[in-house]
Amino acid sequence: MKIEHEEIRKMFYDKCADKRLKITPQRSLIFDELSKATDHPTADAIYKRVRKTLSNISFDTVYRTLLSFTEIGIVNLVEGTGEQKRFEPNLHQHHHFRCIKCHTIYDFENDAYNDIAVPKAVQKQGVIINKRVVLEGICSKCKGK
Amino acid sequence: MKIEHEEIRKMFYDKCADKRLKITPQRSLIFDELSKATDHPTADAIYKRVRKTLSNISFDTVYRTLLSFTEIGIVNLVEGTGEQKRFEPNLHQHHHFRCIKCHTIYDFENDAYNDIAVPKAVQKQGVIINKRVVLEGICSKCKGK
DNA sequence: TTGACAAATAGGAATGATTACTATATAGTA
DNA sequence: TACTATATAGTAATCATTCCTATTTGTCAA
Ligand SMILES: [Mn+2]
Ligand SMILES: [Mn+2]
Ligand SMILES: [Zn+2]
Ligand SMILES: [Zn+2]
Repeated sequence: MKIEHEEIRKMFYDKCADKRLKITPQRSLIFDELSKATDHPTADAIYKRVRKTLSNISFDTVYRTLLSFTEIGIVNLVEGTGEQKRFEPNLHQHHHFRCIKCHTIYDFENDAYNDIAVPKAVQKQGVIINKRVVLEGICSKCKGK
Repeated sequence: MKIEHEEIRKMFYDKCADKRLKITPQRSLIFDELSKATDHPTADAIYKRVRKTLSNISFDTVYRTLLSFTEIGIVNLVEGTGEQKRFEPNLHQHHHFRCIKCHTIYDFENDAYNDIAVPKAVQKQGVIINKRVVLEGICSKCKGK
């Protein structure tokens, strides 16, 4: 996975150059820390990790940097996180199309999706209560700016 | 869908009786408002709606009631909402198993899931950028209390 | 290599969502 | 009807996120 890592680091430099983002020690460190992470960290988790190296880095810098990385596509946001709690009165099995611009969630039904099998590896990791396909994208309303 | 609605209202009374939740005008109204909703409302959205009927209901009551409805299974929470932003450095297509107790998100890969087709109806609603299967449940760690 | 300057940073304050607190009111029931 | 555990309104506290500002720094053109 060394090549992979160099690739993504190159992407980091390229994207930063593209978007006129300066390569600072803070950004570089946050990028490295993210690359190591496998736990879908929160901003606060990353903050705690990078402080071991740069003890006076500010939380705001970490947070802002993570958001700018999200904007230039070096990382993604996990679906739904960072939004207010949203309540789901529709108890039938169904699926979601989420607009990443306006955060509208559209329900849809699909038998094929209902029937997907839970992989054995996942069955071992816990008990599944709910299966859902989440499609993310940009809805028609937001498409027209 | 009238029968359906009576069914779910009966479930509301039954579950409330089960769990010793009193049927108050506030809960009843919030239940009715939820039943009508198709937009995955936030607590604040429900608060605005119910105030038209009960003008001095408090936000806290609405919020608390929605959470208690979630606990007794009358409504669900939309996946991920209400959590801190979580960053996803893994840019390969993959899927998630989320523990609803500890909120750990486990990645897994699955070719069959990668290959699911986007329904035509959804294609019309917008541009899909990301397809992901989200399995929710309780992980092994949380299973043992 | 140097100087100018737009961009980025640290530190802290403001905002907004969520949760906690408490005195009063009320649903359920004997 | 009267009792009592619950629920409520109103408000305060907490926590994540975003904003502000004085200062520092990376980049680039000379
Ligand atoms: Mn839904
Ligand atoms: Mn993931
Ligand atoms: Zn949209
Ligand atoms: Zn768990």
